[in-house]
Amino acid sequence: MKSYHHGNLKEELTKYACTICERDGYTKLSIRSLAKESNVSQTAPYRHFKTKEEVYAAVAVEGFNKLYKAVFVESDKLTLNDFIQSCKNYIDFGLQNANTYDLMFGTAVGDFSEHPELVDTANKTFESLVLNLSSFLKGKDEDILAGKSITVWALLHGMVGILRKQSITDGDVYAKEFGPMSTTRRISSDLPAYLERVLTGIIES
Amino acid sequence: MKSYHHGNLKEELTKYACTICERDGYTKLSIRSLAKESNVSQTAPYRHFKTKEEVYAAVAVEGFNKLYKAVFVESDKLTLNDFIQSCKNYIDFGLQNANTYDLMFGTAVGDFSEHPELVDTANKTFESLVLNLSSFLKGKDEDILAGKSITVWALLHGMVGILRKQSITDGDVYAKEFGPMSTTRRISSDLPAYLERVLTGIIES
DNA sequence: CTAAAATGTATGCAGTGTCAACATTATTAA
DNA sequence: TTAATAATGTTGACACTGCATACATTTTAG
Repeated sequence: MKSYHHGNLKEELTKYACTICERDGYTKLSIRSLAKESNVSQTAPYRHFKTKEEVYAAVAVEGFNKLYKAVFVESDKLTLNDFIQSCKNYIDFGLQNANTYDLMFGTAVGDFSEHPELVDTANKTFESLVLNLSSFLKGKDEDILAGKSITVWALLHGMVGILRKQSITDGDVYAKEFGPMSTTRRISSDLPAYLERVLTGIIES
Repeated sequence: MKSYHHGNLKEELTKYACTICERDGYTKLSIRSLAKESNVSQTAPYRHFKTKEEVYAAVAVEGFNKLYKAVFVESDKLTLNDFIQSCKNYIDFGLQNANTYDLMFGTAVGDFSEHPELVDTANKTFESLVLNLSSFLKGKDEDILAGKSITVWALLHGMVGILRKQSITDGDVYAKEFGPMSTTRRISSDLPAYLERVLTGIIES
């Protein structure tokens, strides 16, 4: 005896959308399969999402929330190790949720500003990173803090992209020059050490 | 009087695919529209591309070639300014070809290793960056050079992603703390200066 | 010159996003 | 309480998609 109204459809659709986007990549997601999974008619999702892009935006919001939790550090006086751990968590998130990360930062959602909740959660994540960094740079100029925040984030964001496409940095020529074990593999085998080197370089420069 | 065989179909399809992928994003590309544009039957493209992903791979190859040209510097003894210019060219490419860049580094092409030509062109691009950097680090250890190459690339790659999503770093809270003109906007208004600061920091650390 | 390989077409299937018209239920105002 | 309205669901349709199969034509190689 199922009722006409689902009662919880939007959350259920979002949840399943997250699963599919991560497992198969967002291009494989179909609104119809979403509907089928919730035992609901093919157009029912349109009562909750105007377009498919809005579904993507919802998935991206979940992603940013998860990333925020991974990056956030409670303490006011966090240690360097805390900070490095936070950065490592960022990269781990990107690697372990590769398809979702792609959805969050790629062109799937064309314009964030059309999805206010997405802007908010994304901002929150970045601000968390800024706050972490500012713990180490108390005396410094705000401009410097701001610039370094960008630099750190760019570095983390870039590392995610590169570590995911190791084949690019594992080329034959490169291997011949630097030996069989690629740099990226060495880096990812001891990410904290690499991060400590690079991040302290940025902080102290 | 059109002949049965097109004679040049693969290149024409690739060319148009590049145009569409960049203009509308790769999700908007359809093999049928590709065929229509070349005045050829709907399934003709399948004689040249086994799947749609192979079309994406072909577009990505063109993208990496273009990026390579933008990054490559001839001289053996390049100046710091040359290097900075090369890095700026990288970022500019990413910003001016945002959709193509997303195709190249996102999950559109799942596994590069299934597309050997793609691996080659991508490698070539990265190696060009390594060679540029090695000009400044002649005496240094190869491990250090390798690590710093990754760091530089990660930074550039990350900057592309971040500058494209300025809304993330332009949040209200952030603006309140650092003033109305966002850091990303200040950075992009004088990218060479920013790059000089950060890159010399990495080189000399 | 002929057989095979390359390249093209026609047709069809199962799936897609999204719209319009209609049905049912929940909510709110009188 | 009841009647109007908003929210949420269904049906059906349209134009489009990737791609498989079977067949046609042309080029190329032996």
